[in-house]
Amino acid sequence: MTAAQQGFPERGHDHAACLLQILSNAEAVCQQHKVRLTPQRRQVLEIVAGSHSPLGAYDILEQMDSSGRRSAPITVYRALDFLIEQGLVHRLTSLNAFTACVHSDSEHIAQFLICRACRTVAELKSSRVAQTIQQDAEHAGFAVDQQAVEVTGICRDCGV
Amino acid sequence: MTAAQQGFPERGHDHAACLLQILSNAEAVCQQHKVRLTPQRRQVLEIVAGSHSPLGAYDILEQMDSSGRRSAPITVYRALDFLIEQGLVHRLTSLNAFTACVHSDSEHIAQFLICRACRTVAELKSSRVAQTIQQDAEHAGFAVDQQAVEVTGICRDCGV
DNA sequence: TCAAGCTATGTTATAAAGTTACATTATAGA
DNA sequence: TCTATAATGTAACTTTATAACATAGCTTGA
Repeated sequence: MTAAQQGFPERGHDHAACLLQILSNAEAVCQQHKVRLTPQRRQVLEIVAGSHSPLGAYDILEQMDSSGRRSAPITVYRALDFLIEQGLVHRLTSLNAFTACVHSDSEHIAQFLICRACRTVAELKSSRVAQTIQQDAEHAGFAVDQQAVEVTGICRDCGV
Repeated sequence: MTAAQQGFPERGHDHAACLLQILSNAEAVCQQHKVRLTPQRRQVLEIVAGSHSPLGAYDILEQMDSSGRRSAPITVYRALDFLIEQGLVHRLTSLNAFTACVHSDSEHIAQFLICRACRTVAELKSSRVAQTIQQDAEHAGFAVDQQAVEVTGICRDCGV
């Protein structure tokens, strides 16, 4: 487990390498899933992955505009839907924002730690949490198909 | 623990009694917190508690309109902010909707089971889940101050 | 009791987030 | 190369939420 893969990024970690890893993983995942990582989808992923704090759809749109021609919101949402479908991007419902997945296995259950000071988000990927939720829900007669766990607080770097 | 307090409501449970309980509890909580449960706030709580599926702010607004004079969205949001502050209403971020809290202790951590068939929501209130999240977050150097756990799936009644 | 300060509500406008519907273009397979 | 499907373009619009400022209502202490 490297810093790029779990928990909060280290101060001054190699962001460019981290981005490259995400992109090459995305290529692999799409090939495996037999779906197309088009230039537009790739660009959206690049933009999202380029930020450790989650971006809103309109933030992404703005960055697309500044790097070329004008797009419509739907363009971004379509690309995001695709990327989420492939497990390459996660949606943070509590923020109406999106963050790139930093894990290479596209089929996992993750939890998010959102620092309200620096706005950085870490993916927790605790199977203990996932299992506990699964069990307790089952016990209530509920068949789980999606878990959204978003935890707000203060990360190590911001907590003095 | 009664059916009204945890898990999915039983088919044909006494909704009126359930509503009364929520309202009288709200009175008590507000008195204890030395805050005012004004008619408007009470009305919003009544509307939210009157539905077992979560309501959007504009759904609430519509019901307020139909029962009197025209209100503005901000009115509903203000009342909701108050009720959430007092722990009487929860916000479901994944649905942009609101649901009345069915527990009498206004200071608990809850999880939500959202049935995608019948749209009913149950509050899980599993301290195991809350603790596991707390521990794993702590282990990542993260100081938790809010947990949002929203689980989507199929409830017992809908799952054949 | 009444005035000052706070709390709650009213009013209007606007921002932010997301979707619908339909047209056009690109790509992959037969 | 033709055709079916997938992806993107374009425009309008809906839904969700907030900002800014005005008014009204409580409450508390001189």
